[in-house]
Parts: sequence; structure tokens; C-alpha cells
Amino acid sequence: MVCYSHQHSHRSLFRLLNTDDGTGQSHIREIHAQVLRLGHGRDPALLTSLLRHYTSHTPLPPASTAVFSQFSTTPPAFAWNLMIRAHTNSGDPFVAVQIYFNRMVVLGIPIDKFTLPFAVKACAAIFNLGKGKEIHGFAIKTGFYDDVFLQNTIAHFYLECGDVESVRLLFDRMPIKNVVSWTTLVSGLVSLGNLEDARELFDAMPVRNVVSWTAMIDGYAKHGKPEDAVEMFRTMLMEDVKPNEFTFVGLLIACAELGSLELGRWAHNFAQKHPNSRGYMFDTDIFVGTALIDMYSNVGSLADAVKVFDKMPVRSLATWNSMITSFGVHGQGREAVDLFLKMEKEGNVTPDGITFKAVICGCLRDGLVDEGCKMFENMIEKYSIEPTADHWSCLAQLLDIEDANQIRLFAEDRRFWKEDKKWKKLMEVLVVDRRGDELKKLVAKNTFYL
DNA sequence: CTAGGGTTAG
Repeated sequence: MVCYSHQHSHRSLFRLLNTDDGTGQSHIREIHAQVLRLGHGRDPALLTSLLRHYTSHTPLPPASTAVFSQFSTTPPAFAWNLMIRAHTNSGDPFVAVQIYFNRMVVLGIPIDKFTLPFAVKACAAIFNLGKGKEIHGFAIKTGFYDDVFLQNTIAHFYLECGDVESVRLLFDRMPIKNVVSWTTLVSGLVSLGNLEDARELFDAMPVRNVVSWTAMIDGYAKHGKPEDAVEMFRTMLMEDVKPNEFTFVGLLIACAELGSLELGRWAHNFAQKHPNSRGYMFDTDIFVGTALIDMYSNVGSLADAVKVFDKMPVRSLATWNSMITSFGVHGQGREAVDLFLKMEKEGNVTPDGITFKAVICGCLRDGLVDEGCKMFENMIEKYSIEPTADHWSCLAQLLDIEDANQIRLFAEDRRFWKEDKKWKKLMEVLVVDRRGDELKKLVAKNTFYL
């Protein structure tokens, strides 16, 4: 608790706002109330500090908009920048561009060197190639382009929009490149699957850090070169670069791909012995934990996967999905269903289509026909999840249904068959199962629905 | 207040 033993002056409130009390919360609402009570509600310095605190939380608290509107003159660039950044981070990049950045330009508010990187990042989040290019041009015209940070952000923007050639061009023309510039292009090449060029560039880098190494490790792991991923990891250790959570995820994907329990255990052991910069062991990280579950399941040790799952302090939807999938693929449908029920009960995450696919497939592999159907019903009625071709296909196998009409009859009987688009789903099922003849028959019979 | 790597879907 913050103790107000005396009336705070303007200066002491300001100091309080900019002091970290160690909880990360800094009792912002109490301080805000105090600011208003003492009549400092329009003080620009205090408003800016308040805004900085509010905008560092996600999702963005409504109070931030209220504070932003309290400036008696137009807010300074700093405040606009915070709002652009916060909206992008809170899943509202459209508002960041349309409401904040555009208005800032229209109102003629002088931007600073932070504004354009934030605006470009918002464009990247909505893949708005046109607007991003416009800002690129705007930067050149206004003289803000001469900045490595901005150039790196723009390079990453082109990468997000799938335009690796522009990234390459931009990179070649950069007068000053740093390790981030190099890594951006490396990861751009990696994500086309162009590992040869990526590696060539990686080897040519004047300076490499853990991020650059991880980009290569992850690329090899995901593009069918798990041996190279492991090799890269070992080389990285020899060059005295410390791995982090991101690196372990890449390494574990490679271990899963290689199907080696021994190698997987080695990676896990390594992660358990090395704390990260905040003193936590790597295997407590939610991404590393999920990757471990997946890895152990893939190399055939369900027991180890369960051990990791049970030890995890925090679990995401992906964590639950990964564990339920593991039970399913190991033929333990009963355990998959039980874990699903536990997931519902703990209530921190909401099941999605992947969850149901995992449970229903688990039921299929364990011969739990009634349970599987119940789950299918659950998915539609309780969670309003539209079944995909995978779900229909799973259901068809569960019910041992061969004929398209039987699936339809079943679905109608259960009132799942409400809209025309279900026909399209069914067709997808038949495509997935490569039942070409049945598909042709279905199309001939139901041309009305197309 | 600015830039680059991450998990689940037989």
C-alpha cells in the first residue's frame, strides 16, 4: 500500500509516479486519484507520466484514453507515440494508424524519431502494405529516414508483408547496418525456406548474437534440417553465446523432428540447469514447456510429457492442447477426455478447434464412440465452434461412416446440419479423404447449394 | 516511448 502521511506536492506526486515500487503495479490508480484530488489533473508532466504507466498495460485500460484527452493544449508527440504503441500492442493496430497516427499528421503535430517506428509497426500488424510504403516515403521526405532503427523497422514491415525482395534491396542500400539489420534479413530468407542464402548471410555477419543464432536454429528445425539445427546449437555454445527461451524452443522442435529421446533429454537437462536472466529455469517458460511436451510425445515418451505438464506453473491454451493431443496420439482417449474436463474446470483457457480435434481423435483411437460424439456436440453447442473438414473427417471415422449421405443424416439427426455451408464442409471432408467419386456424386446432387 | 528468434493442429 502507498501511505499518504502528508499532502503530496506536485513534485512529490511526479516522483511517486516515476518510482518503481517493485511490484510493477506502482499503485497507479491511487496516485491518479491523488493527482485529481490535488488539482493537478491538467498538468502536462503528470499526465504524461500517468499515460506512460497506463499504456504499458495490455489490454489497454480505458483510463489511458481519458488521460490522453485531458491535455489542455494538443498532446505532445511523446503522448501520441505512447498511444500508437499501446493500441498496436493491445490488438488494435488499426486504431493506432487511423485514429492516432493519421490524426497526428492532419493536425500538424511535429513528430519525433520515435513516431514512425511505432506507426510502421502498426502497419506491419495489419499487413497494410500501402500505408507502410506511404510512411516509408513520408520518412524520406521529412528527413526522418536517416535512422537505423526506422530502417530496421521498415525492413521488418516488408518482411511481414511477404516482400523479401524489398527487404533485400533496402538492406543493400542501408548506409549503416547493425546486428538487427542483418538478423532481419536472415530471418526473412529463412521464412521462404531459403536456408542456403540465409546461411551465407549468417556466415557473413560481422557480429552475431543469440537472436541471429536462434533465427538459424529455428529455420533449420522447421524446414526439414533438424540435424543442422542441433549442430548450430552446439556451435553457438562453443562460441560462448548463451541460449535463451527462444533458442530452446527451436532446439526442441529439432529434437522432436529427429525422434531421439536421448537428444531430447539432453536438451531438457540443459534447459533445467541454466537459469535465464531473471533467475528462472528455462523449462518453466510457457513456450519451452509446451515445446517439451510436444517433443517428448513425438519421441515416444508420454510419461515424460506428463511430468513436464504437471510441473508447469502456468499453462496456455497451446500447453493444454499439446498435452491432450499427446494422450490422443498415444491411444489414451480416456486420459484425453479427462484432461479436457480438467481444462474446462480450471477455467483459465477456453478450448478451441484444435482442442476438440485432439479430444475427438483421441476418442477415435481409443474406440470411445459415444464420448467422441458428445465432444463434437459440445464443440458446436457449448462453444459455438464451427467444425472444419478435419472435425467432420474425425467424426466420420469415429462413426465408421463411409457414405456422405450417412454423415448428413447423422448431422441432421443431431441438428448440426442447419445451413447450406455444411455441404461445403462435407465436400472438404471428401477431398481430405480423397474420396473423389463420392465427391462428384455429392456435387451432382447438390448443385443447388453451390 | 523506437528495431530482429518462440509453443499446440496424425
